[in-house]
Amino acid sequence: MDPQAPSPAASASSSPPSRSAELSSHSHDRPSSSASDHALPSSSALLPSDTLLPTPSADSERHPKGKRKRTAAKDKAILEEAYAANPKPDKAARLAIVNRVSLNEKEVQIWFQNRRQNDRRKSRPLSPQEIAALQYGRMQILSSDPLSHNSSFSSDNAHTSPVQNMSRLDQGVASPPHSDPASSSSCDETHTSPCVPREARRDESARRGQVANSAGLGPEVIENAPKLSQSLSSSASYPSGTWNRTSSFSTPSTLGRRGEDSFNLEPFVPSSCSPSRSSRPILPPPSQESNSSKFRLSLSLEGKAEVVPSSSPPHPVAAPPSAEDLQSLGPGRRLSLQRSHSASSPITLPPISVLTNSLVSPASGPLPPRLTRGRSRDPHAWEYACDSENRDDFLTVQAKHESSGSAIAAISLLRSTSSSGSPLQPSSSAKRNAAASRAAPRSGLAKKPKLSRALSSAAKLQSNLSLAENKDSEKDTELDPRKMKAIVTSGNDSDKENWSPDEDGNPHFTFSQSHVDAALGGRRPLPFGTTRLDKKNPRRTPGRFGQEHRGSASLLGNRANTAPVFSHTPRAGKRGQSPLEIFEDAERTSPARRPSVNDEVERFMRGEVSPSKKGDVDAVAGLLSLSQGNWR
DNA sequence: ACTCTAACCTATTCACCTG
DNA sequence: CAGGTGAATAGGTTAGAGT
Repeated sequence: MDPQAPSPAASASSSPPSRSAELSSHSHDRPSSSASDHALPSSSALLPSDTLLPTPSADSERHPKGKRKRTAAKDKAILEEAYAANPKPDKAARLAIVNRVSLNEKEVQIWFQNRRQNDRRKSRPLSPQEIAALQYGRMQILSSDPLSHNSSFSSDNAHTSPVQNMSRLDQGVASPPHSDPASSSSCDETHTSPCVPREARRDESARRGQVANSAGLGPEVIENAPKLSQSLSSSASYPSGTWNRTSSFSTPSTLGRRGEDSFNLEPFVPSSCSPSRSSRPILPPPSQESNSSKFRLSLSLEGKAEVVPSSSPPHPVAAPPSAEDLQSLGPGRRLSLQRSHSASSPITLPPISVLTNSLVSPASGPLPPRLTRGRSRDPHAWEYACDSENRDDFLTVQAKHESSGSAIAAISLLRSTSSSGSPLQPSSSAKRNAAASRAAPRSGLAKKPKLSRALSSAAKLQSNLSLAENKDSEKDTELDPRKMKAIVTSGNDSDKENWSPDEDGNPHFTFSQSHVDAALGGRRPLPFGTTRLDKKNPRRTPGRFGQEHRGSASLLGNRANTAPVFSHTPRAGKRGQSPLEIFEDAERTSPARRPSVNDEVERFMRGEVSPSKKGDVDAVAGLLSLSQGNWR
């Protein structure tokens, strides 16, 4: 923001001539100071008590070449503060910060970089395997939980799967995905600007834990939760979020972690900023729950978990009779869909209200412009599409399996499977992000595949593609999966991060994207390599962004349709028929809503998943192979 | 049209810390 | 000691400025 007293002089100290080179050497200056810093109580006030690391860091600050110094607590506090104020300080701001800290500019820059990355990471989707693991379990549960998930939730645990505990856990903890920026979006803010004070958040998390306890969740459950979440990474909530916001649970690691985790917690509150959180879901004693169905968890639009009498009919819609519920529910579903919103742009999402408004209307009105821009940005989706073989069957089967499960379930499944099964995307990298970047076959390459300019210059592609797309959006999708990825991927976190409604003033993009994402399970598109079509720097983005998303409404609009495309295109008809049925939520029978609410989802499902689509998929695969050949 | 530069991003590595 | 976290690096991309 206001570069705090951008003192040019300050720069002197920090502005290292050759920073990069300096960096390593620079560490030299710090150690002593930083060490001393620890001792400095002065800033301690600023420091979250927990942030103050036991001095060891001072020791650790050996600079000798390899050794890394830990940022002094004091500095850290300052940095955090600055980060909260402005996650992306410009040079002036950076210099100002440098002044206050014993770090040089480069280091500060790196710190911010890492910090942002960290935030993003936390809000990042689970790895496919993780998702799969969760979702399988969850799906079963979902099928049994009418309310909370829109899918029937029969508490009768006939099929109690081990995983159920998890889901239950989630519910119990019922913290909206911490990472869910969308929610935060409602706060208007970048996640950095907490709607709730960090402390509060922490308390919140603590509370949550208590809630869980009070809820009667077995201690084991609670304990497990952390493990689970941890293993899943902080983003663990993601998938769950996909299904229902309630399901997300804060990662204990986050909670427990010292320092900056506060951010994780923020997003929790979609409603955020509203005290609603206090009303966090308190689960009925396990006995009841298990028994069934006296109470169910319902997720409001706000992401607020509510306990609702389960007596309500299986249809989720019916269940929440209250106006609020209805409202929340409608969107709620979408919320699950929209979750991606949040996920998508931690920093700059339009107020949720904006999103919801457009969403809510569907029942009464025409479909919101939702997909206008949005072709599915989830690379997985496309990858999946490219992988014609197994998926169809698997998915189909699964979907059928999930008859009650809903499209969402199928989608999530899709997502989980796609990544794991897709040839394009080697399953698993244990690392959160790895999958994406490595998706491209590295076999031959030592380093990550250079999708390179061809891809990366998405802009170019876009322009080109867009032209083509205009003619035939579908084909566009088939042009080149990789390209598509690039394009699709545009929805990357970074992108969103940069998209502040303020800047482009165009919430739509986010919206559509998130929609798609949501459709995909609310997951943020995995970062695919670096090919970020939209990956723009916030600073730069605005203009271009505007072009792409706003100005080029025609282009993007078309493109946007590409993802869902299928539904719109003639094919839609053919695809649309059966598959839809399969994926439909049983609950969501309300005709009024159906067309609009999960429309995208359905479309998506048709396009991506529908078995009928094999032909297309194959074509895509072929193109893909060709393109790969060309590009390598 | 090209080249440079600055800024960012993602992915990754590696040292340090903690349980 | 394994795993998590943070600092730092490498490789890329993009936009703007300068030539």
